[in-house]
Amino acid sequence: MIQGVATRFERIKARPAYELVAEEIEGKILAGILRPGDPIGTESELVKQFGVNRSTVREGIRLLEQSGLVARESSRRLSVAVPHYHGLATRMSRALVLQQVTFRELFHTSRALGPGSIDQAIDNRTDEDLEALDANLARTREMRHDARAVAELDAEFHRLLDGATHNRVLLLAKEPVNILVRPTTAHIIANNPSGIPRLIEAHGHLVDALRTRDREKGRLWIDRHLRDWKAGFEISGRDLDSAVEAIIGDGRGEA
Amino acid sequence: MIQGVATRFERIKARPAYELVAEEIEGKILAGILRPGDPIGTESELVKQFGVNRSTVREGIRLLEQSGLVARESSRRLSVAVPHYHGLATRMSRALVLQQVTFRELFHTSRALGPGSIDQAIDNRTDEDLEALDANLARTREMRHDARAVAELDAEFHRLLDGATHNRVLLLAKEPVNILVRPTTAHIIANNPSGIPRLIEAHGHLVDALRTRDREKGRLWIDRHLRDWKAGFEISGRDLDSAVEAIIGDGRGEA
DNA sequence: ACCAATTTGTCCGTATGTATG
DNA sequence: TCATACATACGGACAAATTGG
Repeated sequence: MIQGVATRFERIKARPAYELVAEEIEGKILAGILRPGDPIGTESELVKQFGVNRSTVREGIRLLEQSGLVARESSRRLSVAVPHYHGLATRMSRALVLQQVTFRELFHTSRALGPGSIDQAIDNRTDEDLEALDANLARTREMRHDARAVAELDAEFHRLLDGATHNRVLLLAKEPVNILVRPTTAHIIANNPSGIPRLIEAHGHLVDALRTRDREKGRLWIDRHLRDWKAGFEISGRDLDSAVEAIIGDGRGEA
Repeated sequence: MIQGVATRFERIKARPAYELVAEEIEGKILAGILRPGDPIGTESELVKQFGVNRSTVREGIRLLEQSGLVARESSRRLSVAVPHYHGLATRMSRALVLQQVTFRELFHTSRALGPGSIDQAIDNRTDEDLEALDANLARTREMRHDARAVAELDAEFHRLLDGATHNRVLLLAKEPVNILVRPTTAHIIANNPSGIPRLIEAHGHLVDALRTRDREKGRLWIDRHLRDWKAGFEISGRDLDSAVEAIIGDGRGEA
């Protein structure tokens, strides 16, 4: 292919106007000119400012809406929002499911994240965190014969444990993983309720480790807990290298 | 508040039609009825199927477009896509920046993720991974007097290191963190080039740990490397509890 | 390489239900 | 209570780009 010197041009960008609209507003938000809580102008205002049609503005707003940068407040009025974990994490989890990641990958990631996050929970936990964990533990003991309830309480337990790190970055990194872990765990518990006592024992020791700020103990029990999780998966007869298929909400729900 | 028995109704949900359109298509994708690569029907087709106006269909499609479930192929034609890491991770990082997470949170998260991911890299690395790392290392040594180049090569080094885990879940969990780490590191290196020899030394030992599959050594040097990173940040005179403010691309770029 | 049909991007005008003052 | 403003949704239209012969 013979190309003259003249081909050194920037690729011309005929981007749709609705993308440009979204990008413009996004830029203002990321630059801090528009701050969380600030109202986005009305559609008519934006129409005037950008000099494009109403429909075009609306399409642009849809993009921002989905990215979480703007959200409906009380009414239908749109304002700048701080994208919330859950929606983003849900989308990431979906991406993983669509990529057919394996249980093995999920397990090793949980394993990699375990010690570090229990350390931080031990360092940063508050008395309120302990209370919540104690309450969860008590409730789990009560419901130990109800596999469904135990699964839900286990999910809550680990949410509380992660929350005790008081580290938003860590929380966000773990959340997509947790979303995949949850349904798998529920399946394991339902399939093999005989593991519930061990689960409760592990939870108890973990809370204890947080209470006494005992890192050794924390790491020990999180490791056992994860091993049990893997063992439970294997007992349920599934292949470690089978794709994780989770039932995941759409992250759009209000709650 | 006296409430009659008749108040036990579900809250009625008048969701906009464009959301319903998006949800419907999303459901088909998640259920596997529409598979990656499949073209979304043309707008006119969707208009007929859903019985709504074309503008409404288009707004719905914008939501899917931003969520990454559909993407433009070569042309403007939209087809089902597997949401790509980078775009999602970028959005997550943005969320963290908007939440004004601190360097301290970022550091402790990196610290929590470090040992586990180096372990996995050691277990799963291939000879190709080693080659790429060697090449990166050689190049870094060459460019050791150019702080900018070193910063970029350092970013690439850690990308390669993470890639060597061959664990997509771990990769996705780390990516939002890495996006925040990168500009911070660049700043540190630019501010204090005297740390470059230590950085190169650490990289060398890490590659060595991967080559010999030496976990002890890997953990040791990733720990040192992270400590140096934190020390560099402190030397640059910034507060550990100051918010991370990163220059982040919009994740919409092509390439 | 050309043409015809299709499809997307954009625009205009209008109607309707609802929230705010 | 009423009036106004606004978001949602609809219909039709046209130019430019893409597709497929």
